[in-house]
Amino acid sequence: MPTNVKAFFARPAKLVARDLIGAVLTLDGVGGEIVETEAYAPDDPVSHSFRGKTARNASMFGAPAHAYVYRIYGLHWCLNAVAEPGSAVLIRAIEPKAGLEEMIARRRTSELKNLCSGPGRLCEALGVNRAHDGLSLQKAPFRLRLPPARHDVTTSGRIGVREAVAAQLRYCKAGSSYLSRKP
DNA sequence: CTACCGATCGCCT
DNA sequence: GGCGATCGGTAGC
Repeated sequence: MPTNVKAFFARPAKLVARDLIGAVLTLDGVGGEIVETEAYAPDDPVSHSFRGKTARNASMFGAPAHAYVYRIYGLHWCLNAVAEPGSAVLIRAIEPKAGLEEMIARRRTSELKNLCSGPGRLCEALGVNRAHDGLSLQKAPFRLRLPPARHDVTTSGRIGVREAVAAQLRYCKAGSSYLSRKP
């Protein structure tokens, strides 16, 4: 597992998705440990990058280790980490560690297990929106600490995609109680 | 141009 | 288990 951040992200999405489990991500000091991810590659029909570069998905074709943020269902935001060109890792769940009061206020719930247990929820808790699309995850207001070693991970089919359900492209921290759904 | 529906969530029954 | 909210990409006329 590369220790250099740029080398870490400039790899296929599935490798980055697996190795991001256990990383600590914060936005303005609010965040925690990544416990659930999904991989999206350019040759994947359900990936936003499948049909080439557009205004919306431009960040997906930009530099690795940057954010790709988009709106889903007209009301929620989703945060991705860009991997090799045209590839991204959807951050699906975080175990809250820092800035709990701020998260609770934004999410209007004090249930720790549900603060960041889903891509839309964690964006609301951390305050992620369109303004963060294209920003480096290594620079303020973001901060990212890669895991010191690879964690025990369980895989499953991705959530909310009808095609390619057999592909095991969802990665969860084994035994975590902060996931969006049990694997 | 219009129609459809998605990498979702929260509240309803 | 079902449904509405509400934006924007894509396909099809």
